[in-house]
Amino acid sequence: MSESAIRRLSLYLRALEEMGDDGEEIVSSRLLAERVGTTGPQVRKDLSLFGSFGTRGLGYAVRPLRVRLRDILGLSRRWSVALVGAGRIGAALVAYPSFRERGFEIVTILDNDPEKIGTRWNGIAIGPVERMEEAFRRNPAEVAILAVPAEAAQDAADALVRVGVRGIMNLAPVRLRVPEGVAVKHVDMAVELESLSFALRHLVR
Amino acid sequence: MSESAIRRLSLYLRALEEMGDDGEEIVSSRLLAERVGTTGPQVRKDLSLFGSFGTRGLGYAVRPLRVRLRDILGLSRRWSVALVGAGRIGAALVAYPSFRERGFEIVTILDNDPEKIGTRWNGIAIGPVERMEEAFRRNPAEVAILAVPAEAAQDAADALVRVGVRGIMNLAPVRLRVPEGVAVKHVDMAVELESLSFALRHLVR
DNA sequence: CTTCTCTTGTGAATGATTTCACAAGGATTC
DNA sequence: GAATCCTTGTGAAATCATTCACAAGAGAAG
Ligand SMILES: NC(=O)c1ccc[n+]([C@@H]2O[C@H](COP(=O)([O-])OP(=O)(O)OC[C@H]3O[C@@H](n4cnc5c(N)ncnc54)[C@H](O)[C@@H]3O)[C@@H](O)[C@H]2O)c1
Ligand SMILES: NC(=O)c1ccc[n+]([C@@H]2O[C@H](COP(=O)([O-])OP(=O)(O)OC[C@H]3O[C@@H](n4cnc5c(N)ncnc54)[C@H](O)[C@@H]3O)[C@@H](O)[C@H]2O)c1
Repeated sequence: MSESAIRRLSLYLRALEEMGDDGEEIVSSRLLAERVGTTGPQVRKDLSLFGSFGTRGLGYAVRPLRVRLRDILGLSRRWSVALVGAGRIGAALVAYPSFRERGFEIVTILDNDPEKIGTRWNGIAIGPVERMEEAFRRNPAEVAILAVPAEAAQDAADALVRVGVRGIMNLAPVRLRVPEGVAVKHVDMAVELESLSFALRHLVR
Repeated sequence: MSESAIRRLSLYLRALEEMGDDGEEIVSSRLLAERVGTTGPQVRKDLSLFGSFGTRGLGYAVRPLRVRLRDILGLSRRWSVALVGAGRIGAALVAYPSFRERGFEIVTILDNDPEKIGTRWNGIAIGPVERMEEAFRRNPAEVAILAVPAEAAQDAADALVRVGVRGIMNLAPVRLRVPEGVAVKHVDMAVELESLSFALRHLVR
Protein backbone atom coordinates (compact mmCIF):
# COMPACT_ATOMS: atom_id res chain seq x y z
CA MET A 1 0.00 0.00 0.00
CA SER A 2 2.26 2.67 -1.30
CA GLU A 3 2.38 6.30 -0.38
CA SER A 4 1.59 7.22 -3.96
CA ALA A 5 -1.50 5.02 -3.98
CA ILE A 6 -2.77 6.87 -0.92
CA ARG A 7 -2.18 10.23 -2.52
CA ARG A 8 -4.14 9.09 -5.53
CA LEU A 9 -7.03 8.04 -3.32
CA SER A 10 -7.10 11.57 -2.07
CA LEU A 11 -7.30 12.82 -5.64
CA TYR A 12 -10.04 10.35 -6.51
CA LEU A 13 -12.00 11.59 -3.54
CA ARG A 14 -11.62 15.17 -4.64
CA ALA A 15 -12.76 14.30 -8.15
CA LEU A 16 -15.77 12.45 -6.75
CA GLU A 17 -16.68 15.40 -4.59
CA GLU A 18 -16.58 17.70 -7.56
CA MET A 19 -18.67 15.30 -9.58
CA GLY A 20 -21.38 14.71 -7.03
CA ASP A 21 -22.40 18.29 -7.45
CA ASP A 22 -22.79 17.75 -11.18
CA GLY A 23 -25.34 15.02 -10.45
CA GLU A 24 -23.32 12.14 -11.89
CA GLU A 25 -24.52 8.90 -10.39
CA ILE A 26 -21.99 6.45 -11.73
CA VAL A 27 -18.41 6.78 -12.80
CA SER A 28 -16.10 4.35 -14.56
CA SER A 29 -12.50 3.82 -13.58
CA ARG A 30 -11.60 5.26 -16.97
CA LEU A 31 -13.43 8.51 -16.35
CA LEU A 32 -12.14 8.89 -12.82
CA ALA A 33 -8.64 8.23 -14.08
CA GLU A 34 -8.98 10.95 -16.66
CA ARG A 35 -10.03 13.44 -14.02
CA VAL A 36 -6.96 12.87 -11.91
CA GLY A 37 -4.45 12.15 -14.66
CA THR A 38 -3.90 8.45 -14.37
CA THR A 39 -5.17 5.25 -16.01
CA GLY A 40 -8.20 3.04 -15.54
CA PRO A 41 -6.24 -0.01 -14.40
CA GLN A 42 -4.37 2.14 -11.89
CA VAL A 43 -7.63 3.35 -10.39
CA ARG A 44 -8.95 -0.18 -10.14
CA LYS A 45 -5.75 -1.49 -8.57
CA ASP A 46 -5.72 1.31 -6.06
CA LEU A 47 -9.31 0.74 -5.05
CA SER A 48 -8.95 -3.02 -4.99
CA LEU A 49 -6.34 -2.63 -2.25
CA PHE A 50 -9.22 -1.85 0.06
CA GLY A 51 -12.05 -3.97 -1.27
CA SER A 52 -14.31 -4.05 -4.27
CA PHE A 53 -16.72 -1.22 -4.53
CA GLY A 54 -17.76 -1.27 -8.16
CA THR A 55 -20.25 -3.16 -10.23
CA ARG A 56 -18.93 -4.98 -13.25
CA GLY A 57 -20.25 -3.74 -16.52
CA LEU A 58 -21.29 -0.48 -14.91
CA GLY A 59 -18.71 1.32 -12.82
CA TYR A 60 -18.64 2.86 -9.38
CA ALA A 61 -21.57 4.58 -7.73
CA VAL A 62 -20.31 8.05 -6.94
CA ARG A 63 -21.77 8.66 -3.53
CA PRO A 64 -20.98 5.31 -1.90
CA LEU A 65 -17.45 5.35 -3.25
CA ARG A 66 -17.00 8.82 -1.86
CA VAL A 67 -18.12 7.65 1.55
CA ARG A 68 -15.88 4.63 1.34
CA LEU A 69 -12.85 6.70 0.36
CA ARG A 70 -13.44 9.16 3.16
CA ASP A 71 -13.53 6.24 5.47
CA ILE A 72 -10.36 4.68 4.11
CA LEU A 73 -8.50 7.97 4.36
CA GLY A 74 -9.64 8.53 7.91
CA LEU A 75 -11.72 11.54 6.92
CA SER A 76 -15.00 10.43 8.41
CA ARG A 77 -13.92 12.14 11.61
CA ARG A 78 -12.68 15.63 12.30
CA TRP A 79 -9.04 16.32 12.99
CA SER A 80 -7.88 19.06 15.29
CA VAL A 81 -4.85 20.92 14.03
CA ALA A 82 -2.30 23.08 15.79
CA LEU A 83 -0.50 25.72 13.79
CA VAL A 84 2.98 26.58 15.02
CA GLY A 85 4.38 29.72 13.46
CA ALA A 86 1.97 32.55 12.84
CA GLY A 87 3.91 34.14 10.02
CA ARG A 88 2.99 34.86 6.45
CA ILE A 89 2.40 31.31 5.39
CA GLY A 90 0.62 30.56 8.63
CA ALA A 91 -1.68 33.50 8.01
CA ALA A 92 -2.61 32.17 4.58
CA LEU A 93 -3.35 28.74 6.00
CA VAL A 94 -5.51 30.03 8.84
CA ALA A 95 -7.54 32.15 6.45
CA TYR A 96 -7.95 29.26 4.03
CA PRO A 97 -11.41 27.74 4.49
CA SER A 98 -10.91 24.48 2.58
CA PHE A 99 -9.02 22.64 5.26
CA ARG A 100 -11.84 23.07 7.71
CA GLU A 101 -14.35 22.07 5.06
CA ARG A 102 -12.41 18.89 4.52
CA GLY A 103 -12.29 18.05 8.23
CA PHE A 104 -9.10 19.71 9.45
CA GLU A 105 -9.83 22.37 12.00
CA ILE A 106 -7.16 24.68 13.31
CA VAL A 107 -7.83 24.90 17.03
CA THR A 108 -4.56 26.27 18.34
CA ILE A 109 -2.08 28.83 17.01
CA LEU A 110 1.30 29.29 18.65
CA ASP A 111 4.14 31.70 18.02
CA ASN A 112 7.09 33.12 19.92
CA ASP A 113 6.78 36.74 18.84
CA PRO A 114 5.46 38.85 21.75
CA GLU A 115 3.91 41.22 19.22
CA LYS A 116 1.74 38.45 17.86
CA ILE A 117 0.87 36.63 21.04
CA GLY A 118 -2.61 37.53 22.19
CA THR A 119 -3.87 38.77 18.84
CA ARG A 120 -6.75 36.83 17.32
CA TRP A 121 -6.77 35.13 13.98
CA ASN A 122 -10.05 33.79 12.80
CA GLY A 123 -11.32 33.90 16.38
CA ILE A 124 -8.33 32.05 17.79
CA ALA A 125 -5.96 33.81 20.16
CA ILE A 126 -2.31 33.23 19.30
CA GLY A 127 -0.63 31.62 22.27
CA PRO A 128 3.02 31.59 23.36
CA VAL A 129 4.83 28.58 22.01
CA GLU A 130 6.58 28.08 25.37
CA ARG A 131 3.20 27.21 26.83
CA MET A 132 2.42 24.55 24.28
CA GLU A 133 1.49 22.00 26.87
CA GLU A 134 -1.08 24.27 28.46
CA ALA A 135 -2.48 25.20 25.07
CA PHE A 136 -2.85 21.52 24.22
CA ARG A 137 -4.61 20.79 27.49
CA ARG A 138 -7.20 23.36 26.52
CA ASN A 139 -7.31 22.46 22.82
CA PRO A 140 -5.69 19.15 22.02
CA ALA A 141 -4.67 18.44 18.45
CA GLU A 142 -3.59 15.25 16.74
CA VAL A 143 -2.02 17.01 13.80
CA ALA A 144 0.23 20.04 13.52
CA ILE A 145 1.20 22.39 10.75
CA LEU A 146 4.72 23.63 11.22
CA ALA A 147 5.42 27.03 9.68
CA VAL A 148 8.34 28.44 11.64
CA PRO A 149 11.74 29.43 10.27
CA ALA A 150 14.01 26.52 9.40
CA GLU A 151 16.27 27.01 12.43
CA ALA A 152 13.34 26.67 14.81
CA ALA A 153 11.64 23.75 13.12
CA GLN A 154 13.33 20.80 14.80
CA ASP A 155 12.83 22.16 18.31
CA ALA A 156 9.22 22.94 17.59
CA ALA A 157 8.71 19.45 16.19
CA ASP A 158 10.24 17.91 19.29
CA ALA A 159 7.91 19.92 21.47
CA LEU A 160 4.92 18.92 19.37
CA VAL A 161 5.81 15.27 19.69
CA ARG A 162 6.16 15.71 23.43
CA VAL A 163 2.62 17.02 23.74
CA GLY A 164 1.24 14.12 21.73
CA VAL A 165 1.05 15.22 18.12
CA ARG A 166 1.17 12.19 15.81
CA GLY A 167 1.30 13.89 12.42
CA ILE A 168 3.12 16.98 11.20
CA MET A 169 2.83 18.83 7.93
CA ASN A 170 6.12 20.67 7.72
CA LEU A 171 6.58 23.76 5.58
CA ALA A 172 10.07 24.61 6.73
CA PRO A 173 12.91 23.57 4.45
CA VAL A 174 14.48 21.05 6.83
CA ARG A 175 14.20 17.32 7.24
CA LEU A 176 12.63 16.70 10.64
CA ARG A 177 13.76 13.85 12.85
CA VAL A 178 10.82 12.37 14.70
CA PRO A 179 10.37 9.16 16.65
CA GLU A 180 8.69 6.06 15.19
CA GLY A 181 4.97 6.40 15.04
CA VAL A 182 4.96 10.07 14.16
CA ALA A 183 4.18 10.85 10.54
CA VAL A 184 5.72 13.80 8.74
CA LYS A 185 4.74 15.23 5.38
CA HIS A 186 7.06 17.76 3.92
CA VAL A 187 5.77 20.50 1.64
CA ASP A 188 8.85 21.87 -0.03
CA MET A 189 8.27 24.54 -2.61
CA ALA A 190 11.96 25.15 -3.18
CA VAL A 191 12.31 21.54 -4.25
CA GLU A 192 9.35 21.93 -6.58
CA LEU A 193 10.81 25.02 -8.18
CA GLU A 194 14.17 23.38 -8.53
CA SER A 195 12.74 20.35 -10.19
CA LEU A 196 10.98 22.72 -12.61
CA SER A 197 14.32 24.34 -13.20
CA PHE A 198 15.80 20.95 -13.95
CA ALA A 199 13.05 20.17 -16.43
CA LEU A 200 13.53 23.49 -18.22
CA ARG A 201 17.27 23.79 -18.02
CA HIS A 202 17.88 22.98 -21.67
CA LEU A 203 14.60 24.08 -23.13
CA VAL A 204 14.63 27.73 -22.34
CA ARG A 205 16.73 30.58 -23.71
CA MET B 1 16.53 9.64 -14.27
CA SER B 2 13.54 9.62 -12.03
CA GLU B 3 11.63 12.54 -10.64
CA SER B 4 12.51 11.40 -7.13
CA ALA B 5 16.21 11.33 -7.94
CA ILE B 6 15.98 14.95 -9.07
CA ARG B 7 14.19 15.97 -5.90
CA ARG B 8 16.93 14.34 -3.88
CA LEU B 9 19.57 16.27 -5.80
CA SER B 10 17.80 19.39 -4.67
CA LEU B 11 18.00 18.21 -1.07
CA TYR B 12 21.67 17.31 -1.42
CA LEU B 13 22.33 20.78 -2.72
CA ARG B 14 20.53 22.34 0.20
CA ALA B 15 22.51 20.22 2.64
CA LEU B 16 25.76 21.19 0.94
CA GLU B 17 24.84 24.84 1.12
CA GLU B 18 24.19 24.57 4.82
CA MET B 19 27.46 22.76 5.29
CA GLY B 20 29.67 25.11 3.33
CA ASP B 21 29.00 27.74 5.92
CA ASP B 22 30.19 25.36 8.62
CA GLY B 23 33.55 25.15 6.86
CA GLU B 24 33.35 21.44 6.01
CA GLU B 25 35.64 20.70 3.12
CA ILE B 26 34.78 17.12 2.31
CA VAL B 27 31.67 15.07 2.78
CA SER B 28 31.05 11.35 2.36
CA SER B 29 27.98 9.91 0.71
CA ARG B 30 27.10 8.45 4.09
CA LEU B 31 27.11 11.83 5.81
CA LEU B 32 25.23 13.58 3.05
CA ALA B 33 22.68 10.78 3.07
CA GLU B 34 22.16 11.22 6.78
CA ARG B 35 21.48 14.91 6.35
CA VAL B 36 18.72 14.37 3.86
CA GLY B 37 17.32 11.13 5.18
CA THR B 38 18.46 8.58 2.68
CA THR B 39 21.32 6.07 2.28
CA GLY B 40 24.89 6.28 1.07
CA PRO B 41 24.39 4.02 -1.94
CA GLN B 42 21.37 6.08 -2.93
CA VAL B 43 23.42 9.27 -2.89
CA ARG B 44 26.14 7.67 -4.97
CA LYS B 45 23.67 6.26 -7.47
CA ASP B 46 21.95 9.60 -7.81
CA LEU B 47 25.20 11.46 -8.38
CA SER B 48 26.57 8.83 -10.70
CA LEU B 49 23.66 9.49 -13.05
CA PHE B 50 25.45 12.71 -13.96
CA GLY B 51 29.10 11.82 -13.71
CA SER B 52 31.61 11.02 -11.02
CA PHE B 53 32.49 13.87 -8.76
CA GLY B 54 34.03 12.16 -5.74
CA THR B 55 37.43 10.83 -4.83
CA ARG B 56 37.58 7.22 -3.71
CA GLY B 57 38.69 6.74 -0.18
CA LEU B 58 37.84 10.34 0.63
CA GLY B 59 34.44 11.55 -0.37
CA TYR B 60 33.10 14.59 -2.20
CA ALA B 61 34.60 18.05 -2.02
CA VAL B 62 31.77 20.25 -0.80
CA ARG B 63 32.21 23.35 -2.90
CA PRO B 64 32.78 21.71 -6.29
CA LEU B 65 29.90 19.32 -5.75
CA ARG B 66 27.69 22.25 -4.87
CA VAL B 67 28.65 23.99 -8.09
CA ARG B 68 28.09 20.82 -10.08
CA LEU B 69 24.66 20.23 -8.54
CA ARG B 70 23.59 23.79 -9.22
CA ASP B 71 24.61 23.25 -12.77
CA ILE B 72 22.79 19.95 -13.12
CA LEU B 73 19.63 21.41 -11.66
CA GLY B 74 19.75 24.41 -13.96
CA LEU B 75 20.37 26.79 -11.06
CA SER B 76 23.50 28.44 -12.36
CA ARG B 77 21.24 30.95 -14.07
CA ARG B 78 18.45 33.11 -12.75
CA TRP B 79 14.84 32.30 -13.49
CA SER B 80 12.18 34.94 -13.88
CA VAL B 81 8.90 34.03 -12.29
CA ALA B 82 5.40 35.35 -12.81
CA LEU B 83 2.92 35.09 -9.97
CA VAL B 84 -0.70 34.79 -11.01
CA GLY B 85 -3.12 35.31 -8.13
CA ALA B 86 -2.22 37.95 -5.60
CA GLY B 87 -4.17 36.42 -2.74
CA ARG B 88 -3.11 35.24 0.66
CA ILE B 89 -0.80 32.51 -0.49
CA GLY B 90 0.57 34.75 -3.21
CA ALA B 91 1.33 37.39 -0.61
CA ALA B 92 3.30 34.92 1.47
CA LEU B 93 5.30 33.82 -1.56
CA VAL B 94 6.13 37.34 -2.69
CA ALA B 95 7.32 38.26 0.77
CA TYR B 96 9.41 35.11 1.06
CA PRO B 97 13.04 35.96 0.36
CA SER B 98 14.42 32.44 -0.14
CA PHE B 99 13.17 31.93 -3.66
CA ARG B 100 15.04 34.96 -4.87
CA GLU B 101 18.12 33.89 -2.96
CA ARG B 102 17.99 30.55 -4.72
CA GLY B 103 17.65 32.14 -8.15
CA PHE B 104 13.91 32.47 -8.67
CA GLU B 105 12.91 36.08 -9.00
CA ILE B 106 9.28 37.16 -9.13
CA VAL B 107 9.18 39.82 -11.83
CA THR B 108 5.47 40.00 -12.59
CA ILE B 109 2.36 39.78 -10.43
CA LEU B 110 -1.08 39.50 -11.99
CA ASP B 111 -4.57 39.43 -10.53
CA ASN B 112 -8.11 40.13 -11.68
CA ASP B 113 -9.32 42.06 -8.66
CA PRO B 114 -9.60 45.78 -9.48
CA GLU B 115 -8.93 46.58 -5.84
CA LYS B 116 -5.55 44.93 -6.04
CA ILE B 117 -4.46 45.98 -9.49
CA GLY B 118 -2.02 48.87 -9.31
CA THR B 119 -0.95 48.29 -5.72
CA ARG B 120 2.70 47.43 -5.22
CA TRP B 121 4.05 44.34 -3.55
CA ASN B 122 7.72 44.25 -2.88
CA GLY B 123 8.17 47.02 -5.43
CA ILE B 124 6.20 45.24 -8.14
CA ALA B 125 2.93 46.73 -9.36
CA ILE B 126 0.16 44.16 -9.60
CA GLY B 127 -1.06 44.06 -13.19
CA PRO B 128 -4.40 43.02 -14.65
CA VAL B 129 -4.39 39.38 -15.65
CA GLU B 130 -6.22 40.24 -18.89
CA ARG B 131 -3.11 42.07 -20.01
CA MET B 132 -0.81 39.18 -19.41
CA GLU B 133 0.76 39.42 -22.82
CA GLU B 134 1.69 43.05 -22.32
CA ALA B 135 3.05 42.30 -18.85
CA PHE B 136 5.20 39.53 -20.29
CA ARG B 137 6.54 41.76 -23.02
CA ARG B 138 7.77 44.11 -20.34
CA ASN B 139 8.90 41.36 -17.92
CA PRO B 140 9.12 37.96 -19.52
CA ALA B 141 9.14 34.92 -17.27
CA GLU B 142 9.96 31.30 -17.97
CA VAL B 143 8.25 30.02 -14.87
CA ALA B 144 4.94 30.83 -13.22
CA ILE B 145 3.48 30.30 -9.80
CA LEU B 146 -0.25 29.80 -10.01
CA ALA B 147 -2.17 30.82 -6.90
CA VAL B 148 -5.68 31.56 -8.10
CA PRO B 149 -8.89 29.86 -6.99
CA ALA B 150 -9.39 26.37 -8.38
CA GLU B 151 -12.08 27.44 -10.86
CA ALA B 152 -9.76 29.97 -12.47
CA ALA B 153 -6.65 27.82 -12.57
CA GLN B 154 -7.05 26.06 -15.91
CA ASP B 155 -7.81 29.26 -17.80
CA ALA B 156 -4.90 31.01 -16.18
CA ALA B 157 -2.62 28.11 -17.04
CA ASP B 158 -3.76 28.21 -20.67
CA ALA B 159 -3.00 31.91 -20.82
CA LEU B 160 0.42 31.38 -19.27
CA VAL B 161 1.26 28.73 -21.81
CA ARG B 162 0.15 31.07 -24.58
CA VAL B 163 2.59 33.75 -23.47
CA GLY B 164 5.44 31.26 -23.37
CA VAL B 165 5.69 29.96 -19.83
CA ARG B 166 7.36 26.54 -19.81
CA GLY B 167 7.01 25.60 -16.16
CA ILE B 168 4.21 26.11 -13.66
CA MET B 169 4.15 25.53 -9.94
CA ASN B 170 0.47 25.11 -9.22
CA LEU B 171 -1.00 25.69 -5.78
CA ALA B 172 -4.63 25.34 -6.75
CA PRO B 173 -6.25 21.99 -6.02
CA VAL B 174 -6.85 21.00 -9.64
CA ARG B 175 -4.94 18.90 -12.12
CA LEU B 176 -3.87 21.21 -14.94
CA ARG B 177 -3.90 20.10 -18.53
CA VAL B 178 -0.97 21.55 -20.40
CA PRO B 179 0.60 20.79 -23.76
CA GLU B 180 3.71 18.63 -24.15
CA GLY B 181 6.83 20.48 -23.23
CA VAL B 182 5.30 22.42 -20.37
CA ALA B 183 6.20 21.15 -16.91
CA VAL B 184 3.80 21.35 -14.00
CA LYS B 185 4.55 20.76 -10.35
CA HIS B 186 1.60 20.51 -8.09
CA VAL B 187 1.83 21.57 -4.46
CA ASP B 188 -1.20 20.08 -2.83
CA MET B 189 -1.49 20.60 0.88
CA ALA B 190 -4.89 18.97 1.08
CA VAL B 191 -3.38 15.76 -0.25
CA GLU B 192 -0.59 16.03 2.31
CA LEU B 193 -3.03 16.46 5.16
CA GLU B 194 -5.17 13.61 3.93
CA SER B 195 -2.25 11.27 3.69
CA LEU B 196 -1.41 12.24 7.27
CA SER B 197 -4.98 11.43 8.16
CA PHE B 198 -4.59 8.05 6.51
CA ALA B 199 -1.43 7.34 8.47
CA LEU B 200 -3.08 8.26 11.76
CA ARG B 201 -6.54 6.87 11.17
CA HIS B 202 -6.11 3.90 13.47
CA LEU B 203 -3.49 5.28 15.81
CA VAL B 204 -5.34 8.16 17.33
CA ARG B 205 -8.28 8.25 19.72
C1' DC C 1 57.75 1.98 -2.95
C1' DT C 2 54.52 -0.97 -0.72
C1' DT C 3 50.83 -1.72 2.20
C1' DC C 4 46.75 -0.43 4.33
C1' DT C 5 42.60 2.09 4.82
C1' DC C 6 38.77 4.08 3.24
C1' DT C 7 35.05 5.45 0.20
C1' DT C 8 33.60 5.87 -4.48
C1' DG C 9 31.32 4.09 -8.71
C1' DT C 10 28.60 0.53 -10.60
C1' DG C 11 26.65 -4.00 -12.32
C1' DA C 12 23.65 -7.28 -10.43
C1' DA C 13 19.91 -8.50 -7.29
C1' DT C 14 16.08 -7.32 -5.02
C1' DG C 15 11.91 -4.97 -4.23
C1' DA C 16 8.10 -1.95 -5.46
C1' DT C 17 4.90 -0.06 -8.59
C1' DT C 18 2.57 0.14 -12.81
C1' DT C 19 0.72 -1.86 -16.82
C1' DC C 20 -1.47 -5.51 -19.14
C1' DA C 21 -4.76 -8.92 -20.39
C1' DC C 22 -8.58 -11.31 -19.54
C1' DA C 23 -11.93 -14.07 -16.85
C1' DA C 24 -15.77 -12.99 -13.95
C1' DG C 25 -20.04 -11.32 -13.54
C1' DG C 26 -23.72 -7.67 -13.03
C1' DA C 27 -27.07 -5.00 -16.07
C1' DT C 28 -29.73 -4.47 -20.11
C1' DT C 29 -32.00 -5.91 -24.23
C1' DC C 30 -34.75 -8.72 -26.93
C1' DG D 1 -34.48 -16.21 -19.59
C1' DA D 2 -30.85 -16.34 -22.86
C1' DA D 3 -27.63 -13.52 -25.20
C1' DT D 4 -25.01 -9.44 -25.34
C1' DC D 5 -22.60 -5.67 -23.60
C1' DC D 6 -19.70 -3.55 -20.68
C1' DT D 7 -16.56 -2.65 -16.92
C1' DT D 8 -14.72 -4.50 -12.80
C1' DG D 9 -11.24 -7.16 -10.14
C1' DT D 10 -6.92 -9.41 -10.29
C1' DG D 11 -2.98 -12.52 -11.24
C1' DA D 12 1.01 -12.20 -14.25
C1' DA D 13 4.36 -9.46 -16.79
C1' DA D 14 6.90 -5.51 -17.41
C1' DT D 15 8.93 -1.56 -15.88
C1' DC D 16 11.04 1.34 -12.63
C1' DA D 17 13.62 2.37 -8.30
C1' DT D 18 16.38 1.05 -4.50
C1' DT D 19 19.64 -1.76 -2.21
C1' DC D 20 23.58 -4.56 -2.14
C1' DA D 21 28.21 -6.10 -2.73
C1' DC D 22 32.46 -5.46 -4.22
C1' DA D 23 36.25 -4.17 -7.41
C1' DA D 24 38.63 0.01 -8.38
C1' DG D 25 41.41 3.42 -6.97
C1' DA D 26 42.96 7.56 -4.28
C1' DG D 27 45.47 8.98 -0.27
C1' DA D 28 48.05 8.14 4.09
C1' DA D 29 51.38 5.77 6.65
C1' DG D 30 55.45 3.38 7.25
N1 LIG E 1 6.31 32.37 2.92
C1 LIG E 1 6.42 31.45 1.98
O1 LIG E 1 5.93 31.64 0.88
C2 LIG E 1 7.12 30.16 2.22
C3 LIG E 1 7.29 29.28 1.18
C4 LIG E 1 7.92 28.05 1.39
C5 LIG E 1 8.37 27.75 2.65
N2 LIG E 1 8.21 28.61 3.64
C6 LIG E 1 8.71 28.23 4.97
O2 LIG E 1 7.67 28.31 5.91
C7 LIG E 1 8.19 28.76 7.15
C8 LIG E 1 7.47 30.02 7.54
O3 LIG E 1 7.65 30.98 6.55
P1 LIG E 1 7.01 32.42 6.65
O4 LIG E 1 7.26 33.10 5.36
O5 LIG E 1 5.62 32.32 7.14
O6 LIG E 1 7.97 33.08 7.74
P2 LIG E 1 7.63 34.26 8.75
O7 LIG E 1 8.92 34.76 9.23
O8 LIG E 1 6.64 35.17 8.15
O9 LIG E 1 6.89 33.50 9.93
C9 LIG E 1 7.53 32.68 10.84
C10 LIG E 1 6.76 32.82 12.15
O10 LIG E 1 7.30 31.89 13.08
C11 LIG E 1 7.46 32.55 14.31
N3 LIG E 1 8.50 31.85 15.06
C12 LIG E 1 9.84 31.97 14.97
N4 LIG E 1 10.45 31.11 15.80
C13 LIG E 1 9.46 30.44 16.45
C14 LIG E 1 9.46 29.42 17.42
N5 LIG E 1 10.58 28.91 17.90
N6 LIG E 1 8.27 28.96 17.84
C15 LIG E 1 7.13 29.46 17.35
N7 LIG E 1 7.07 30.43 16.42
C16 LIG E 1 8.23 30.89 15.97
C17 LIG E 1 7.81 33.97 13.98
O11 LIG E 1 7.48 34.82 15.07
C18 LIG E 1 6.91 34.19 12.77
O12 LIG E 1 5.63 34.64 13.16
C19 LIG E 1 9.67 28.97 6.94
O13 LIG E 1 10.37 27.83 7.36
C20 LIG E 1 9.79 29.14 5.47
O14 LIG E 1 11.04 28.71 5.01
C21 LIG E 1 7.58 29.81 3.47
N1 LIG F 1 -4.34 29.94 1.45
C1 LIG F 1 -3.85 28.73 1.64
O1 LIG F 1 -3.33 28.44 2.69
C2 LIG F 1 -3.90 27.71 0.57
C3 LIG F 1 -3.48 26.42 0.86
C4 LIG F 1 -3.50 25.45 -0.13
C5 LIG F 1 -3.96 25.77 -1.37
N2 LIG F 1 -4.36 27.01 -1.64
C6 LIG F 1 -4.83 27.31 -2.99
O2 LIG F 1 -4.14 28.40 -3.51
C7 LIG F 1 -4.98 29.19 -4.33
C8 LIG F 1 -4.99 30.60 -3.79
O3 LIG F 1 -5.42 30.56 -2.46
P1 LIG F 1 -5.55 31.87 -1.59
O4 LIG F 1 -5.87 31.44 -0.22
O5 LIG F 1 -4.39 32.74 -1.82
O6 LIG F 1 -6.86 32.51 -2.22
P2 LIG F 1 -7.29 34.06 -2.27
O7 LIG F 1 -8.72 34.07 -2.55
O8 LIG F 1 -6.74 34.76 -1.09
O9 LIG F 1 -6.48 34.57 -3.52
C9 LIG F 1 -6.81 34.28 -4.83
C10 LIG F 1 -6.42 35.49 -5.66
O10 LIG F 1 -6.62 35.17 -7.02
C11 LIG F 1 -7.27 36.27 -7.64
N3 LIG F 1 -7.97 35.75 -8.81
C12 LIG F 1 -9.17 35.17 -8.89
N4 LIG F 1 -9.45 34.82 -10.16
C13 LIG F 1 -8.39 35.20 -10.89
C14 LIG F 1 -8.07 35.11 -12.26
N5 LIG F 1 -8.90 34.53 -13.13
N6 LIG F 1 -6.89 35.59 -12.67
C15 LIG F 1 -6.03 36.16 -11.80
N7 LIG F 1 -6.27 36.27 -10.49
C16 LIG F 1 -7.44 35.79 -10.05
C17 LIG F 1 -8.15 36.86 -6.59
O11 LIG F 1 -8.42 38.22 -6.89
C18 LIG F 1 -7.26 36.72 -5.36
O12 LIG F 1 -6.42 37.82 -5.20
C19 LIG F 1 -6.34 28.54 -4.28
O13 LIG F 1 -6.49 27.70 -5.39
C20 LIG F 1 -6.28 27.71 -3.03
O14 LIG F 1 -7.11 26.59 -3.12
C21 LIG F 1 -4.35 28.00 -0.69
